[in-house]
Amino acid sequence: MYKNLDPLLHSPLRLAIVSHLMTHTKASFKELKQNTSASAGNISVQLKKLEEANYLRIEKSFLDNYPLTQVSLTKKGIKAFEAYVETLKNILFKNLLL
Amino acid sequence: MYKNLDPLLHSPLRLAIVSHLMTHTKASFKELKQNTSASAGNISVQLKKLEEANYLRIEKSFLDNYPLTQVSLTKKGIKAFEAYVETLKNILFKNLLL
DNA sequence: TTAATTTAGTTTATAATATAAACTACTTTA
DNA sequence: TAAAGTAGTTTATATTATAAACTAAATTAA
Repeated sequence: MYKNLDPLLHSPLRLAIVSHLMTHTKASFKELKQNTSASAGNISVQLKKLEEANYLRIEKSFLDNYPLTQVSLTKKGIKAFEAYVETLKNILFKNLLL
Repeated sequence: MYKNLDPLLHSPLRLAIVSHLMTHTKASFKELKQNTSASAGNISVQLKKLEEANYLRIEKSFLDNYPLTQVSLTKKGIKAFEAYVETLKNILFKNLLL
């Protein structure tokens, strides 16, 4: 059902971020910026939302004097992503054989 | 790229409607209401948006004295759906083998 | 026969959202 | 020491998704 599409994941940028994290266990802010081509502001906001929902954790440190923000999915985030994909497939391909 | 996700299709209800129409060439308002479990108001609004974009056509008639609204995808709508699914797969499964 | 209910929608109001622009803070280079 | 670059955060805005309220006609029940 379309209402089961987790709104936290059903946002283009958040979906791109979480998808990336599914295969890149720990990614830096910079890496996400390069991978998604989104603006830093947008990424910052979306990371915060995902963190508030406990879909990911954010670790802040320094590398070569510069701030380094690293991000990784929590178990909750991984489960949410998997459920999202299942729901999506049900909507898209309910009857359609792909 | 996440920005390629056609916003007209990247709405839960509109996606459900268009997906349904991919396999049910011509569907009535009632059928869409039953299939999606969405409110009539919401469906009405989303159909109008999809029609304005020429993703579908709306035919109004009467059946057994009651208004009958029938809906079907245009070629443009079909192409848009197919492109949407491709973009989505790129985002979700870029590296992931499903 | 008229009042209540049902069918089939449309219009309107609102709260949430996605996004970019503007900003902060610090570092490096010229 | 001024300008430019790095790595972000905060704020403002325009869009949107949705449900609630409404319209209009048909059917059923009293």
